[in-house]
Amino acid sequence: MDNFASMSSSSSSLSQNSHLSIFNMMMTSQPHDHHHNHNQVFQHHDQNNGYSGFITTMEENQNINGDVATPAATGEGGSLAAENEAKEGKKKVEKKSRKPRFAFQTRSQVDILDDGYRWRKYGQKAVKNNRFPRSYYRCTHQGCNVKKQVQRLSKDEGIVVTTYEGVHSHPIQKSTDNFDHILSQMQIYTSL
DNA sequence: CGGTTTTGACCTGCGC
DNA sequence: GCGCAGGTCAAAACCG
Repeated sequence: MDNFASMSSSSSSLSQNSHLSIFNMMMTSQPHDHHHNHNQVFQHHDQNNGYSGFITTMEENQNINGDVATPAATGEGGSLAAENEAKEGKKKVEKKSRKPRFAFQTRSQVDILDDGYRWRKYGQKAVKNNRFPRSYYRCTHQGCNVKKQVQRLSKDEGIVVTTYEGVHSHPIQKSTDNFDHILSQMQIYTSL
């Protein structure tokens, strides 16, 4: 079962990223699971030795997005927050669109998988039930609110789970090779 | 120097 | 109502 190691560890370099050659995708409709045990879902498909993955998609539930988006927006805006708060109060303002969220897991020694986008880390939190912290990243492209979080399973430290939230509205800056069109396909899935 | 990471505090939703 | 857990912010540190 260590066969996968050869392919996964290469992500250490920013220029290499195409090693996620294969991945399973499974769709689960779990809107906003605060189910702390979502890792159970992941282990569900360990049938392959090696690599990865699986994908979750979720439509925006007005509730979910509204609530989530509100605090985030206020936090970002700062001064804008006052406006928003004054106007919308605490209500769920249906923002422009849904925030599809999908995740996949990979076998990798490193947490950072280079997908061709530029990310800035904005937080790190320890997760209960997990000995490894979860890192929060945000796309640095202006106007791009795509976020992602990277988490490592305590059960298998070799598995890294990356969860994307939102879709990029700008091109990738790097070559990204085949991972590029893999991403594209994933976006298609989420838009359905 | 500018951008990014680090890290603790803060906020919010949820369960009890 | 309180406490917990997850998510975000922001100031300082860090690195090219």
